[in-house]
Amino acid sequence: MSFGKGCHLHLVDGSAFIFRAYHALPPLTRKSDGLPIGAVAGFCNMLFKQVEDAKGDDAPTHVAVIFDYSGKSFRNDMYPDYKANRPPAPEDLVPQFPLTRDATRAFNIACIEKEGFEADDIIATYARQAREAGGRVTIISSDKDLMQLVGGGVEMLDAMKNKRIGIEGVEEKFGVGPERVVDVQALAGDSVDNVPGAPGIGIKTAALLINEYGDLDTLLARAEEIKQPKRREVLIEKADQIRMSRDLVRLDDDVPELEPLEALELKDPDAEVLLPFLASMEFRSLSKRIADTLGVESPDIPEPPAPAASSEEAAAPDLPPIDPDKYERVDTMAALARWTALAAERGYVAVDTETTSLDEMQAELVGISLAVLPGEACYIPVGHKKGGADDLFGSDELAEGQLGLDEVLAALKPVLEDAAILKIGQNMKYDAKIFARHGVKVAPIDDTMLMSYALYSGLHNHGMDTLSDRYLSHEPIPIKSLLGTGKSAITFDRVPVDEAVKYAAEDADITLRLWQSFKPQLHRAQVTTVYETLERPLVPVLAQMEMNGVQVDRDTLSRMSNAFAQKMAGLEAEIHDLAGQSFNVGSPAQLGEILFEKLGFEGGKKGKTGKYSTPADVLEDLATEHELPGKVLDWRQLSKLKSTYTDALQAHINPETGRVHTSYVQTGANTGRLASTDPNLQNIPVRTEEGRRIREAFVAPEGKVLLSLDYSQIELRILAHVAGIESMREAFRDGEDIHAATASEMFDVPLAEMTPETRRRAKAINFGVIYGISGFGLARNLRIPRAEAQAFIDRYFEKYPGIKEYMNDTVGFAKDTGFVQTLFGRKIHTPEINAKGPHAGFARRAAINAPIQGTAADIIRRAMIRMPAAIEGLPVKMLLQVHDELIFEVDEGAVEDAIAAIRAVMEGAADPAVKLSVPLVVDAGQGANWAEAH
DNA sequence: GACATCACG
DNA sequence: GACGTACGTGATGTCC
Repeated sequence: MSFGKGCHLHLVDGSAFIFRAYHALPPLTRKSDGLPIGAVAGFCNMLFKQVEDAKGDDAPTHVAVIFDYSGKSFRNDMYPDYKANRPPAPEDLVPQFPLTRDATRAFNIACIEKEGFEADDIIATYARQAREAGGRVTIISSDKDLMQLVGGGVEMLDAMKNKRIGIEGVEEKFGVGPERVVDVQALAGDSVDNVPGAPGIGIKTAALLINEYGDLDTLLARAEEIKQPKRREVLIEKADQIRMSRDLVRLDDDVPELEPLEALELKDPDAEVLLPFLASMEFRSLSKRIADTLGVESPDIPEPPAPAASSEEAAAPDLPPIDPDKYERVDTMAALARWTALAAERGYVAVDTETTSLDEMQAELVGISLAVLPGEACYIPVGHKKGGADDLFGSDELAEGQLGLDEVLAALKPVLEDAAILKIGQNMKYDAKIFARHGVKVAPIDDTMLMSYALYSGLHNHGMDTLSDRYLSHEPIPIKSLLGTGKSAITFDRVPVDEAVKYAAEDADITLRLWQSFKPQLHRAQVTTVYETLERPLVPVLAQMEMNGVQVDRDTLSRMSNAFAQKMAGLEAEIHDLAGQSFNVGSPAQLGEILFEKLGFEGGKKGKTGKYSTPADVLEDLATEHELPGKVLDWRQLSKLKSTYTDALQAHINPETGRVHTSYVQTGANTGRLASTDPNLQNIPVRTEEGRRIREAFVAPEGKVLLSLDYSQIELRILAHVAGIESMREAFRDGEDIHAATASEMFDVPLAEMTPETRRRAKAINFGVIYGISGFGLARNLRIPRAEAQAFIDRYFEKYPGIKEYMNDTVGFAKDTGFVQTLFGRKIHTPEINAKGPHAGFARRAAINAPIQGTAADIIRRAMIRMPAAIEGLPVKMLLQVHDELIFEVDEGAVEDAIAAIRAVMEGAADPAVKLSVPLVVDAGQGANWAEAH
């Protein structure tokens, strides 16, 4: 078939696929010989997905995968340094390059590369040819260099975000249309590809200039007219360099001797070619999936004799496909007995609950699913109501064909509580709390979400959808397809039982499969100890804390709300008066207009949406010149306190318990910290007097007291330990004021003569170091000139050379291995650490911070895990954790005993796994409310 | 749903 | 020499 009108050509940027696949997957190797094949596996998956996704109305008629030819291109003849900044490809990726070509051909897709040309040039050439022939083109890539090709039937598709990029998308990115993209790129340059461009000019400025003068040649010809002296000089002096840059970025759309378009026609893969290739790679599950799709028998891939393997793809046994139609609906006690017997026989069972709410404290149990083997799963409905989504009011009557909740729980309880049967769940804390409310204590447990967290923190989130997609290549039935969204959403008890069976049992099936995949991984990744000592045992502790809840006094909050509302109304009137007009004070956009246009203040910066930005520090500066900004700041503070705290907290008081029950997300922070949600009780105000009063509403019941115990300077102590800073360790051992001690050492001031200002600066630097300090950041924080801030930092590193060394070592380790570690072995992955551009700075600082923040998080986790045993027998309940602080409720008479017991656990929490060279010190407070206790 | 803002350690 | 810059979170309101 010749290429012409009505044809649709897909051009896949092969190199982008390879790199994405490489970074997305753990380093898999071929089981039989250890050949690295992770990128090939990911590449095949993506290619297959691409082919499958493209079926339908908009299907391509022609497809090609375009690769870069290794080696130099014609651009290096123009400019020898072109792409000279590129690091070499990772060692274990190099042997995979030719395999991805083989894979492409095995899929029966045209595989194109050409010596002396980059993939982009070939893509440009084909795009032009296809356009001229009257066809359409989709370029599967997000590379901005390709944006110059968009238009006239050519579009890009960002496969990652599944977003199409047309002319508008290009304008959004470059501020000009596709035909002027090269002009903008020529001016802005590109640090990744080492295109020089015009120094000092970025994309924004470049677009501005091009839009004003029409095109680059006109701009350069009329450069004399430009008002800004710097820009004018650069454009005149660097004109040749800019023209050369344009030649570098302009794609060559006339690559000679390419395969003709006709040769790219899409053909079905030949099973006789493709399957043997996949078999040779030992991709078992992918072979199976593809064989199923092609409707042929999947090849038998023999297991190699050696058991050593690190490829889950290869290691996965031949699993039955996930098929929701095969799950069993359990509606007789005999059937239920059969399932409990199966669980007992195997010694493990995956469990999942379906309920009416995400709030475990209020959710009603609707059904329970179990899985004992991959593909063998059931659902036990107990609380489904009659009448489906169409029934406006539904019915409170139970649907037919369900066992009673009580009899089901009675039958399951012996299994769920049996120490010899492992209960496997995805986010088991949720299900355990549901069961706990029905008097069932689920134990022992394993949790696939936590396994994923121990294995892959920093790489991706740990929700079931993500895990299923990544590790089982399967997209579970979306809950939205059952419940709908928004206002019309129904609760799970309104879902027809037959649909619920498929969804719920599939979740248990997936959980079981994930568990089988993760279990051996833990050991290989050497995170078994992390999982067993820092993750798994924390689940019951957090569940208990959440169920305990904290008493919050509604009247106190309500009174404060009213007072805030009154003050806000007064401020609002004053603000409108000062502005000379009425506007929404809560709208930064409207406020920006008033400040920077109507009132004419200087220094208004616009954000990415083109609106003025009005954060607190900007308003603080303006407050010296005008009354309005200060009033807005006051209004904002009150607005925050009212909406986020005094109002929202009241809504979170549980009607049954009269207390507020937060949820901790154990996998919420990459570093090992917890996150608190619904409501977040880890950000209750404390820094301002007015805010702190909110804490007065967190109270102890009659006859009890709130205790707060917090680690003093735990992160700095950890820094002193890991970086081996002897003088700082000594200061901690001697119980000195650490910031004053730092100041004394840095500025050669005796402790006795320390001024608050000097101490404040040292404190800012101490914190800055933990965050991966920069001169700019410190300067902004201390509001001092950048040079001065940099001088402080230099001085600090001079005094504490161990810190510089620690930073370099940590970043080096991250670059080599892709992760950093806490003292307790927790891994935090840093996939961006070898990236180029602004990402790199963030990744670098995060890598420096993660072991410190993470070690502190590990220590308090250890304390929390040991706490129940330590306070056993005392009238004490652990209620809350705020990163370095634990809050307890205790009988008045037992305060001293409780503090002693808790402090001992917290101060000794690192032992015996890690011997710290600095003491851990815990401060304690008590009172009738949290404000007093803190 | 993205963005800006601000609460905490 | 410029770039863009402290680390980790969650909740709220506005605006499209």
